[in-house]
Amino acid sequence: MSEDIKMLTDIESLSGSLAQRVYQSLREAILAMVYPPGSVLKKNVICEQLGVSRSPVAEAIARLAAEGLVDVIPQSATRVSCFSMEEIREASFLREALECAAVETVAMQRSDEQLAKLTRNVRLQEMLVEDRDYAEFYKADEEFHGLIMEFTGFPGVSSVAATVSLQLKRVRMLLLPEEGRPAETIKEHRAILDAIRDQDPAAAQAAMKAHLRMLIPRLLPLEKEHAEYFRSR
Amino acid sequence: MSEDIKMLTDIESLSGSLAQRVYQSLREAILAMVYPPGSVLKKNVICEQLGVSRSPVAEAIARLAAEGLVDVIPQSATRVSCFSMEEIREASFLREALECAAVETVAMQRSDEQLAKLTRNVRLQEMLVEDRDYAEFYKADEEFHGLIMEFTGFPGVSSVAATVSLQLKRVRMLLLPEEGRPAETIKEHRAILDAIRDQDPAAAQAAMKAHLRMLIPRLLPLEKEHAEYFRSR
DNA sequence: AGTCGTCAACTAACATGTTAGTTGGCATCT
DNA sequence: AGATGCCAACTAACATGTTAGTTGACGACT
Repeated sequence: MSEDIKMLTDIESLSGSLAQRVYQSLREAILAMVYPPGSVLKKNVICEQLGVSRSPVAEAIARLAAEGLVDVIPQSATRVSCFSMEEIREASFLREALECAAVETVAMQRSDEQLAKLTRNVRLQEMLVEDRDYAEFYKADEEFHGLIMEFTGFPGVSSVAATVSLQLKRVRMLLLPEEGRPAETIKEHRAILDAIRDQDPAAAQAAMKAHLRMLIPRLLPLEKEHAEYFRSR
Repeated sequence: MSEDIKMLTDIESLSGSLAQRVYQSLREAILAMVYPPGSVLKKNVICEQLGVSRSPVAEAIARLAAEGLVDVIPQSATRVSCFSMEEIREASFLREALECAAVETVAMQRSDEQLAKLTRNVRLQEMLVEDRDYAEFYKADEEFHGLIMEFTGFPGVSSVAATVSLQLKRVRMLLLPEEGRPAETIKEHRAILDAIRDQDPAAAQAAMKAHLRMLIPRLLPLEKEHAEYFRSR
């Protein structure tokens, strides 16, 4: 008997309302491919696995559906949404729009302290790659982008970008860190950083655009390598 | 006795799940200032007004909260969110980022048919202003922006923009159409259209940016004129 | 054998009952 | 009179019971 134990992070370790915790737990599981694209989510199973009733999971699933992570088939089932190259392109477009606007703004109005934080972050990235600690590098990478958006002064930019980039974040899990790519990534980050240092908005935007556009080409092969995760049409 | 009859659009006239219809009804009421900012939403009242139980309204309110239209105070109350100039600036930033990216893309890759549709729309705007039909003009204005985003080929751009612009849409209701402004608006739309016709992405983006930045200055006086709708801090 | 209609089992969606946390008012104490 | 603690009423949040729509499998009919 394959007991098929899908591991959900225990909601005890999270804060906020029950529904909020269930949402975080499910979201994490989906992003980590614990529930692969196409797999069905059963409310009852989740209820007893987390030890809660159907109300909070219903709310959590509603939020996930609103964000496009799951597809709810009315009166029938709810399954983790499959990838589609179109959605990925769209998410990429949205992300580019937001992050380019952010970096343009930051390049214009940055403070010295903000520049220092970004510089420190890039140095950290370099150290982590030297140490081959790719997991931590990934986190530092995300933090770099997060810092830039935070420095616009608009806290919502970061969260909106995170929401529209969810699909990207998920599909990115399929990419193993190719040897050499982190070094390239850091170079691109440095180019962005330099433009921010020089307070050159146009250069910053161009550097960010070039950086973000590196992703799609690396994603393209996945459609055939992992066809099972992609929507058939 | 002030019976305080808040009119909600009847959910019978809408389609989709019950929760979806309740959401649309509430959303419309909030945007139309039927529920002014700061007013409290009572689940029981809404339930009996719409003739539904608490489940669908709970889901609807959860969505409204996620979009920032209402603030839920845990275990206590849920009230329509007040305006804050910071949030308005943020929404404006996000909208600018998305619409500028969209118009840039469309200027690069437009089809002749798309150009024709946009041209027709601007002509319609001109006719409507001549006829002083400002309500229809408002709709045509929104359609103009919607068309541009639609023409990117990414259907989600329009809906994401609509979501992040919700606060803008609501606060805009306080603006009476000043005499002369529609004519200016059309000039700006024409400038955008011309750049799209000429397939000049940079000009298109610049024209869009100039156009969108007309809004904030007109909104600034509202913070004192309608202080009751704004968050005190 | 293949197709179509029927039906039982399962699911999301909805309704309703229950719990627990917050709030405002009143009485009490200083 | 003013501050403080207590209590009742109200609310969102959670749990659970009920409904209705979908699906897939089985059997009857061609």
